[in-house]
Amino acid sequence: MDPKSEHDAQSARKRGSGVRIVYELLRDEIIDLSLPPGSPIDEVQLAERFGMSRTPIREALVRLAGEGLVENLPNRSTIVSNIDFVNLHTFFDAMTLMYRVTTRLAGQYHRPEDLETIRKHQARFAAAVAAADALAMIAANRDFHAAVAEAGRNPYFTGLFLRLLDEGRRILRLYYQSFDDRLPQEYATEHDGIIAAIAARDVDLCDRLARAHADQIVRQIQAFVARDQRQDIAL
Amino acid sequence: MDPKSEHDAQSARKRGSGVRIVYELLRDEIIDLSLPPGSPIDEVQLAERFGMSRTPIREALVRLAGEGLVENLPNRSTIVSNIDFVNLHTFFDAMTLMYRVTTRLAGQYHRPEDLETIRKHQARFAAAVAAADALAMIAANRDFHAAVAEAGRNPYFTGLFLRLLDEGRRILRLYYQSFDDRLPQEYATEHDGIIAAIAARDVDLCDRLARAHADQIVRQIQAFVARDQRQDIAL
DNA sequence: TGCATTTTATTTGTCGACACAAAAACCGGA
DNA sequence: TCCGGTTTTTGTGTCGACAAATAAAATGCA
Repeated sequence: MDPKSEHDAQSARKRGSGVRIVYELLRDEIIDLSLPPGSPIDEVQLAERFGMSRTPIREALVRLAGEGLVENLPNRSTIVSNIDFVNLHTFFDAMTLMYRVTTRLAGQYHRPEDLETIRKHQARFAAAVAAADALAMIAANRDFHAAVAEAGRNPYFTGLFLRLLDEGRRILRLYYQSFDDRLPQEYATEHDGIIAAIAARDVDLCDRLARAHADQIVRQIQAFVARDQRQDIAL
Repeated sequence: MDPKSEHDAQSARKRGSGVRIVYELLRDEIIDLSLPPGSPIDEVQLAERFGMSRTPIREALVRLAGEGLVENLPNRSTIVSNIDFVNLHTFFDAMTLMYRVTTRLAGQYHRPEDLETIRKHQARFAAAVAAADALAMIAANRDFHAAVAEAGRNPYFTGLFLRLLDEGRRILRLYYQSFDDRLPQEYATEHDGIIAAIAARDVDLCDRLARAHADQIVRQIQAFVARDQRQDIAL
């Protein structure tokens, strides 16, 4: 894409929308690793790229820092947060608990229209699996679970879970890059089971399925990390 | 205090420290209700009060908005977030779970030095209870549980828990204002039990005690809310 | 050449000013 | 008095510029 197009597209823009645009774009680029962990973020460069002053850029960066996607070195450039492989188990713990809690609450508090939304995302997910499109699958998986969490109607849990899901996307992204996009079919059928459990309002079943789903994902990532470390040693 | 003193104190100040000062002060004022929910926050007024430009003020406000302590009405002044009494149960759910999880993890992962810190905060808490100082008690209670969470060493849980504890301080503050600072002695002994369970690394006991502690607090706040609503109806 | 020190360059943190949007005040007619 | 539209006021969103701090380059000395 012409680097100037973004500039021109922004030249006539509603007051207050600039921050959101920059925030969302940086966020996406961090999550899909087009901005790799540790890479520095230059404010003036971004300002030129978007055709705006540094002020809204800085505000977007402050927001991203608040979510932990970006780290601010005082008087020095802010950098994309690193993935902490050493303390990955804390991530797994939090992820597993949030999977369980949000699914349980969805079983308790969901309304009919929630199921529609959830099923829509599951359809997108199944399509991505069928097409062997790892990236679309990762994104749809995130949206599926985000929709489940929304149906649970607890903003505190949803907030943390969304953060974890996004952080998980960065890790999964890494995972599927190095494993040549081998896609585990189990995910799709597991999702169907979760939907059925939510629809039946069977809270205990929701909990068990969510836990199994989380364990499945955690095991796969752990296998990846272990393999990756072995390769490091081999070098 | 002389309104000019803050200005003067800041007039020679290290680059980059301004945001932190404003952030922490606003945060404290929001939590202890000296800035009541719904009250507007004027940027120029704050800028004059602190003797700095609006830029660092705005950055502090963006951070506070990220933590949900403040709400940003586009093109209109940002206001202190309201306490949502209707969905208070979602807060209780999250609070209870975080009490349990962080205490469990503290039982699992704490180191000897963690216990020292925890006991120090508990001493402060006991002193506040003895002195019938509700405000000091609320603050020490928060620090006690924050220290327990730190000992659990899961930043995701700790992050959410700290947010909940601060939000809880706002609610508790309201509670003790209207109940003439009647202090439940149970809290102090409950804390001692939790410390013992952590030190013994008895995870199940940690869970049970944390749950009981959370239930205790939730019941008290619920009683307060119920009573408050009855008064509203009476009017 | 190798190291310590000074100088330059780069990038952030802060400022004051202006443009814009929404709310509040105003006003004239019924 | 009340109501619709107009003007003023208030306070945010954005900008360009400058100052401070750090890193990189250059310089001097042994």
